[in-house]
Amino acid sequence: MSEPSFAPRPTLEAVAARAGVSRATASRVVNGGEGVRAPLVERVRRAVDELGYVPNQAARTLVTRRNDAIAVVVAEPETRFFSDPFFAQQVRGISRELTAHDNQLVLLLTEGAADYARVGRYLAGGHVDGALIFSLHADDSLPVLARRAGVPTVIGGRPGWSDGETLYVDCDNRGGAREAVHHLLGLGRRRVAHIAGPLDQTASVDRLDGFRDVLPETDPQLIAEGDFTPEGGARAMAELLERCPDLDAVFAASDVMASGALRVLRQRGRRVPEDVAVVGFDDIVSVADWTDPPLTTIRQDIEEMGRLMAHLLLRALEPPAQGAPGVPALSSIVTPTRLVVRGSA
Amino acid sequence: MSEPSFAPRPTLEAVAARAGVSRATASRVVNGGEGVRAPLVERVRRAVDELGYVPNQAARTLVTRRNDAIAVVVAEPETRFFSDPFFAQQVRGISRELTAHDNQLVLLLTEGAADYARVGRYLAGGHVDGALIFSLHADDSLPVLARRAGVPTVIGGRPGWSDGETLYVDCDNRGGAREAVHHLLGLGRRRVAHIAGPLDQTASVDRLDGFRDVLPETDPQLIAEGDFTPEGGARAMAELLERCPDLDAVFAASDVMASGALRVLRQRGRRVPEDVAVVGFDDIVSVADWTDPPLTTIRQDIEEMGRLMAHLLLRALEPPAQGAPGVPALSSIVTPTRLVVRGSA
DNA sequence: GTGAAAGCGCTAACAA
DNA sequence: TTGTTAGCGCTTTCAC
Repeated sequence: MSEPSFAPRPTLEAVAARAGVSRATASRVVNGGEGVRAPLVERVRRAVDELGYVPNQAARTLVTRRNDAIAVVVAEPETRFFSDPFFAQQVRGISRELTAHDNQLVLLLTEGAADYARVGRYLAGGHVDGALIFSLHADDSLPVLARRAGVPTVIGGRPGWSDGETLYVDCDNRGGAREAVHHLLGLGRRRVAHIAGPLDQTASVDRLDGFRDVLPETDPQLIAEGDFTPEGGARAMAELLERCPDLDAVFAASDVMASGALRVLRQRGRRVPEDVAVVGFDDIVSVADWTDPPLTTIRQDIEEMGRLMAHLLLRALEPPAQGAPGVPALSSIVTPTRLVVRGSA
Repeated sequence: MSEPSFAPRPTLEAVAARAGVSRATASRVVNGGEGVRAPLVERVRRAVDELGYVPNQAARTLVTRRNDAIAVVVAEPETRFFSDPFFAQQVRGISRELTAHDNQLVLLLTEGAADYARVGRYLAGGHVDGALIFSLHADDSLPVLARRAGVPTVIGGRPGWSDGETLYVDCDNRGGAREAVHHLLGLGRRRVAHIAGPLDQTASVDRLDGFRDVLPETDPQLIAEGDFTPEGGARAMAELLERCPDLDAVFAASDVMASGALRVLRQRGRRVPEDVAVVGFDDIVSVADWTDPPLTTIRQDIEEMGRLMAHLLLRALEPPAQGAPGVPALSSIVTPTRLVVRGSA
């Protein structure tokens, strides 16, 4: 297991020889067997089995220019990537779609901007046919890298710029936020606070904008910035309580932050939802369903968004539609959200 | 960003032409510039910059047979992989070591045995120079796949078989478990229970063995099997309390399970450590330091183990030592553990 | 020190 | 339907 294997892997040549056919025919069989007579197919198949032949990908890629592999690049410190269920769900969606189309998912981790050069080389080196990029912060250079590498890309979440050309998949953050606030107001709450995500990410900005759409006159003291971690949510909640002890509702920009906020509210003796109603965002079941009380939240279908990202990318990789006029160009996707009412509001 | 790039990437040929040298010389410069006169090096470098040349990896791999990429394969459902901090830490260690040696980490996710064929093809296809495999369960076929693919492999955790040849990195599970139990006994506890991990994994078995080394006569009722999740730990704790209400200590085979156990103990009104002392395993700080009370545990240096795995694999990939007699053969590594005392025991 | 040339293993025209 | 052949882009002897 530990030794480099010394027996060189068999080549197509060897398979062809053993089956008594030309390399071209062997290749045809290996790639599906279209247009090869049955008995030959059979012989080649047997030779493949007997020799344990597996095509050399480097050689194949060199001529086909396809890898059947897609990179997923996460612009986030590993720690958060691994601890935030959001990513896990999105990756699962991506993984499903990619696997269904026989593409390999290659996860590229970055421990910070220092790794970008390496990622850039990897992308430019032609290891993958496309890239999926997550969780961009303002001015992140990853998409530029990908573009420079000539790698088609789809971004998770609306990017900070808009060139009408960049493909992305996002949920209706702004609309969802509005719904959250409307729900709280419908409950008769009048001092609604907001725990925002990091404002260098569009998702946070969009949710804040939705909040402001409904409550344009909100006291700035009722808004605190978190960082999409439980601790950040807790910290923001503590700040808010200090600044506005009379608040009676909180809309947190993520379930994870909401869970931190709930902890602080409990510590301070505020009852939820009686004293303070709380609404989250995401509907990450493993979080929202386990808090005490269970979290009312705005649901976005994260796994589906992952699947859509992969789907969009795969379509972008297809040869440009020809002969079929009126095939719509590919465009970004914004998925709907909906309110899920549990115990916290 | 979304369009496949139509401008073909420049080749070495182009670089050579622009620099007015042969392809061979250009290649030498790109690969370090040994034995090329300075002015030529300079000209080639400039050409590379101006053209934005990046070597085509497929072509390079085809001749060198190196990818400078290592696969990390996880034999665990995605959900656990993403939610258990253990993996995150191990991957970080691996990532550090690999990056330091200019190797790319390629994370291969498996959603179950159904994906093994795909992973096998990927490995056999020669995309990577080696593989790191994690979290094996009994009879897992992943190592067999890797071997068949001819890919050198290092395994995280002692494998279930022993051929004296398979390289692995593990901590001293058995010794650590003994230390945990000794600590509890030293505290005067007399009814020590054990929450084991899934017994199809050697880490769980080894920890249980360590427990039994110290308490060979333990009532089987004092042992319950969990699954390395908080819920599993909670369930096991509930069982144990039911079966042996008089227990006064628990050694849990992981911090994550211990956190679940603590929750149950609190719910049932048992004070920790007064009524029941609890020791975990792993010392995952984000868990052990945050429980109430903070968890006394057996520390293993997970990140270091990841680093060692990568290091071992990289060494196994080096050309077999020649001319240097007495170079020791590579061997598996077992790292030490140590007790970290916090509040729970 | 530098260049010419021979492949690495495979696919895809093109001929037969 | 099958085989022949020409590369894909790169590294690496081997002459010069």
